[in-house]
Order: sequence, then C-alpha cells, then structure tokens
Amino acid sequence: VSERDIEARRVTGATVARELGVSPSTVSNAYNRPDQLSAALRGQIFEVADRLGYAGPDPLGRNLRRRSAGALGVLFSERLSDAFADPAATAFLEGLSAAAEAAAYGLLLVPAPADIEEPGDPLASVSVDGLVVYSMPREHPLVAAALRRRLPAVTVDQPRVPGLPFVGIDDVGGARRAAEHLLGLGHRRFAVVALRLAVPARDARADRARQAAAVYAFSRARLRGYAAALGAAGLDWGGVPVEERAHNTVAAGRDAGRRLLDALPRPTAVLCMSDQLGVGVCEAAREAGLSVPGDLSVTGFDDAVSASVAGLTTVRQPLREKGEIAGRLLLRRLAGQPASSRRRLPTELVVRSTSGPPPTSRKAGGGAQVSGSQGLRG
Amino acid sequence: VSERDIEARRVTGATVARELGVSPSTVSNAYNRPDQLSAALRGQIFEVADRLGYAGPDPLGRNLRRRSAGALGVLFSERLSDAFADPAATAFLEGLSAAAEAAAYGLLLVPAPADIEEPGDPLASVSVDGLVVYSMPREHPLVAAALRRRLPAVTVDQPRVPGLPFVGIDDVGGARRAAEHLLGLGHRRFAVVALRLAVPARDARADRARQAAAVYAFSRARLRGYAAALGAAGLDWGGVPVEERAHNTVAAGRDAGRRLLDALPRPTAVLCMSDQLGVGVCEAAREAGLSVPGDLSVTGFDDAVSASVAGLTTVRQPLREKGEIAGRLLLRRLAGQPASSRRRLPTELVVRSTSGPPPTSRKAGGGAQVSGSQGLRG
DNA sequence: CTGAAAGCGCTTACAG
DNA sequence: CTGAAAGCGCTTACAG
Repeated sequence: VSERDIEARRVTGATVARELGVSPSTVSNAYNRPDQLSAALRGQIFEVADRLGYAGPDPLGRNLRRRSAGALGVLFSERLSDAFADPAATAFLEGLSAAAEAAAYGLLLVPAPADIEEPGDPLASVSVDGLVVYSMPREHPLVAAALRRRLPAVTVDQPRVPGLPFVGIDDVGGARRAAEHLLGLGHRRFAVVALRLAVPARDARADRARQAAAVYAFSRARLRGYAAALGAAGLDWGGVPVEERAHNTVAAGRDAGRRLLDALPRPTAVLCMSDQLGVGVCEAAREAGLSVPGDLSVTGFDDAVSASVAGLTTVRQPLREKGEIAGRLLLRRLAGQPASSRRRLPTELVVRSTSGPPPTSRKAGGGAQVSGSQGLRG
Repeated sequence: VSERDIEARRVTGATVARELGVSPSTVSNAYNRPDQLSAALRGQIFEVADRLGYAGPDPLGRNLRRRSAGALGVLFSERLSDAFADPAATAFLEGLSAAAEAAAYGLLLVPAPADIEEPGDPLASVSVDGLVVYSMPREHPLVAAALRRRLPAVTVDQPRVPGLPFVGIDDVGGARRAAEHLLGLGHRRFAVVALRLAVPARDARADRARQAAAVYAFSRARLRGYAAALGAAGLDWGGVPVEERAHNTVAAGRDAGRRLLDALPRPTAVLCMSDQLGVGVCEAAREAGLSVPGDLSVTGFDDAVSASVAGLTTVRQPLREKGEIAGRLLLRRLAGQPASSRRRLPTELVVRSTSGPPPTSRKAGGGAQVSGSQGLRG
C-alpha cells in the first residue's frame, strides 16, 4: 500500500500532460523544443509543472531514449580515494575534465569493485558514452569488462590493448635522463624507489623476479630506463636495490627511504618514480642526519607541485596535457570520427637542488670523478 | 538507410532471446538471477551472447527500469579542471569517493555550464541518485537547478540551504586562531590573501564593500575570524589590505604576495586562506629578498601536503573526513533514513616554521612585545 | 501549433 | 524452470 502511495505520488511529464489535457509530446517539447509550441501553452505547462512539483524530464528516461549518458567514464586500477590522493592522477584528471567539460560531458569515476574477482559485472550499472582506461594492467578484470562492453575507449599509460587509441609519455627516456644526470654528477651507488609493479602492489623490496613480472607499463618502462642508463655506465643493475611502494604518497617514500638508507654501503643517489616518493626519501635522509644533496642525491618524476615546493630535481611529464589529449581523442571517437592514434608525449629533466655530486667517499673504491656530464658509455 | 543498418545491427537482450528461442526475461535472469534458470540454459545464453557480441544488459535500460543511477553527483562552483587543481577540493573528493566506493556508488562530476546563465537545465542529462553541493553560493544557477530536481542532497561548506543536511568546519575559529597566533608573536601590521569572495571571483584588492558582498560562506567566515581577532587586539580592520584570488594556486599566492609586499608600510604578517596561497606568498617574499619568518610571517589554511613540505604554519581542517561524512550522510538519505543533520568539524592551529616574531621595527611606532601568547584584548 | 504511436532496453511480479 | 505482460519516463518522426 505504501508502495502504491509512492507510485501514485510520482510526478512525470505524463502527469503534467494529463492535468493540463495536453499530450506528453507537448510537455516534452515545452522543455526541449520551445519553438514547437506557443509561448502561452509553454507558460501554462511550466506553471502546472511547478505546482505539481515536476522538475523537468527525468534524465534516466531521456538518456535511454537518446541513447547517451552525457558522461565519460574513468577506470582506475586503484581505489578512487587512492587516485585522488595521487597528484599525478589528479593532474591527469584536471586535463581530462577540461576536455570533457568543454564538450558538456561530465566525468563518471567508476568505483573499484569491493572484492577483486567478485562475481558480477562492475560496469553493469555504469552509464557512460565512453571510457578512459587510466594506467591499468591489461589483465585487470575491469579492463576485460570494459572491452566486453565495446564502448568507445582510450587507454592511458598502458599500451597493450590492441585497437584502442593510446596516450602515454616517454617513460623510458625520462627515467634514463634522470639516471644519466646522476651518473654525470659522478654517482656510482644507486637505489630505486618504484611505484606499483604488479598486482597486487606491494610495499617491499622488489627482486629481479618481481621486476620481470611487472605488469604496469609505466613502471616497467621506467625501470627499463634506469637499468639502461646504469648498464651503459658499466654498473651492475642486479646490485641496485629497488623498493616497490603501492601508493604514491610522501609517507611511502619516507618509509622506502629509511629502508634504503639503512643498508651498507649506503647509496649516494636514489631514483624515485614520483615526486611524492622523492620528497619522502629526502625527509628520511634528513631524519637520518644526512644532507641533501651533500650526502644523498634524490630525483623524482612528474614535476608535480610538491616537486617545485621542495626543490626536487625531477622528470617533468605533461600530466594535464595528457589528460586533455585523452579526452579529446575519446570525444572525437564519440563524434564518429576514427581516432585510433597513439600519442607518446615527451618528458624533460628539471634540475633543482636535490641533486649534486656524491660525497667524496672515504671507503668505497669507486671512481671519484665529480665532473663530466655526458657520455658515460662503457 | 544507414540509420536503419545501424538499427538492425544493434544487439540487445531481445536479440539473444530471439536467436535462442527463449524469452527476454530469461536472458535477463541469466545475468541477474542465476538461480532462476538451469545452469545449462544459462551457459547457452552466454555462448550465444558472446557470439552475437552482446555484452550484458545495457545500463541505460537497467537504470531506468530500476530507477537508480549508481552514482552520486558532485556540483562545484568552479570549472571541474579548477577543482582538480585545488588540493582542498581533491582531498575532499578523496574522502567522498571512499564513502561512495564503499557503497558501490560512482562519482559523477557535473560539468559547469559553458556560459553561466545559459538557457536550458545543466542537470537535464545528469543521472544521479543524489547530489553533493560543494562550496557553492546559494544563488548559483546550478544550485537552483539542483533544488528544483528535489534530489536527495547534502551541502558542504555552505550552510544556507534550508532543509538540506550540511557538513562544514569551524572556519571562524580556525581563522581567529591563526590571527591570534601572530598577534601573540607581536605582529601589528597584517595583510590577508583571500580565496573567492563573490561571483564572479576576482584577482584584485577587496575593499569593504566587496568583503561585505561575499557570498561564499567559508571565505566570509574566515574574514570574520581574522577581523574578530585583530579587532579584539585593538587593530583597525579597515586598514588591513585584503587581496582576493579566484584560484587556489601557488601562482595566485605569489602574485598576491608581490602586491602586498610592495606597499609601505609593509605588513609583517600575511594571513592566507589556503596553503597554496601561503606557499606563494613565501615565494614572493624570498623573491623580494625578505626572509620568512625573519622579515615576514605567513600562515596558510587546510594543512594540505604542500604545507608540510614547505614547513608552513597553518590551520588544519579534516578535509578527507569532511568528504567521508558528506558521503555517508547522503548515502544514509538514499537508504531511506532521515538525515537532516548539520556537522561542523573542528580546526586546529599547526605551528611550523613560517611564523615568528616580527622584525624589530626601526620606524613603526607599534609595541615591540615579542612574547605573550594570549589575551591581547583591549 | 498539437497529438497518437512507437519504441529506447531493461526488469519484475506473476502465472504456469 | 520458463515466458507473457506491463511499464520505468522519455523523445522522435509523422500525421493532421
């Protein structure tokens, strides 16, 4: 009975039409095509609507009829709340939302399923016109579900889905330049703080097997870039400790830094896959009584706001632009134009005050060449 | 003709049912109620679906039928891209998304209308189950549209919509404590950098009239807090320059700082309504050859990541928690429980290294009491 | 300038 | 275990 009461009380366009003795089409036209009816009738309709508490056509009905949702979906591998805590993700969203908004599209952030591998389709109730797949491994159940849906989609920082447009950056080159910069300053003892490598992400030392099993394209590529530069300088990549961290936060960097700085012989340079991690490593160094860059050099990645505030040497990537391009690519597809392009944006080394020559070593036997900036081959 | 081709090609649950000679209900049940049909038939259905390219029930149809959208809408007064560039907004979204995600809801970020006051309802195509109204002035057309829709809604940092649940912080008290801290250190010459006050927001000096016309509850309240503290210490609020900035960025703070530090007599303390602004003012000071806090003390607001990185003295507010509470309040209403509460969360002064005693003044005649921390009345 | 008809794709009691 | 029927609320040609 109460169910029926509610039912009876719901006001739709048809209710307004009935009340006024006009057809539902006319009510619809009053809202959508003012030129299709007299101003007088339109006024009456609005008046009755107001009196009855009708707020205009229900988007649910309209969207089904028009077969459009007015929104772009965004898929993250992490929980949404982790994405918002990650400056790289929010800068990307900044650009993406600018593109969406310019075309009057909203952004629907798709919730991560409570259990990975839970039964049921996490996309079952997600009404969107297209999908942005942000930095997810191809095997992720959400990506599989997205592909099954055959929605127009764009992948970002993750190139392995054939047929879909892709936007990414030169991760290998960026990582390589950071390592070369430190090599050029004379460093020989390196450590790395990596972002998530495989699923599930870990907060732990990543051995060779773990590195080889990396499924996130961006972190895999950055490892490759670091390794290439160090290898070219004659260093043994196998001896370089790599700490993996699941979350892109200062706290994670601090923790990883503590662990790396505990080891002997201590590294003189730490390559970090994000600025948050880099800032955290700097904090761990100061905690341990080490000066940066006197005793320890640190590089980040992204060039987020915290990097410039902290004076962090880092690799700049055009995060906002990456989001804008992803959005425009998807919107172009939605407009019916073919857009199966792949864009790889450039990265750039930004030298600030957390990198310098290594301390003149008392015990290590390594070369003490403090100068020279290039060409450390062989 | 091509229209018809496309029409003919679309695969729905009915297509699968026809192909297999079963009813649409059975196909629906295969996806939604596995217990309602034999495993064998279910398998057949999935097989045919796969062959025909049917990805499961279309969310558009399902959402209409179920009268739910599976998403919470978020309304901002700024463009979406500005919201993502604002650390306070993203920290709020972090908490909100955690609450939404825990209940398997997505977050739909509603695009700002291209023209303010454009014709048509910006919410016309926005399918959501409820709305979070974040820091908007009551008169804003989007808020009016939202109220008209009669959707369950929660307002945040903006208390003036009667009947709606509200979550906010103690802006007055937080601002007052920042000012009292600086007064206690002996400062007498203040300046303020404010966030948006009225619509449209401006990048300019805000005179008394502008301050009185402020429509954003949070900035209005913070001004009141600053003014109360300075007034209680016998200072003339009318003589305190207030610079308004539309965007919460370091660049905006730097610009405001430059203008304030150009004036003579120069202020010895700058109260900022955000950490980004505060960091910017610190940069402007260093640019001008002033030391912080030796020549100039600066306070922020929020205690965002940049505040701790920069060592900024600030007023901490529980941004993430605010978002979580807003989300939970809205979800409770969606679950049919009454939730017309108002929550005002506490703020807390965090003293770091950008505040100290004013420089021992050579020319100004003010008192030079460098100590004392409270009770500057009269 | 207005209305009757069809249908967007789905799910839910209900009957068998 | 399966199907026929009704309807969620809307918009779009089309006829008048």
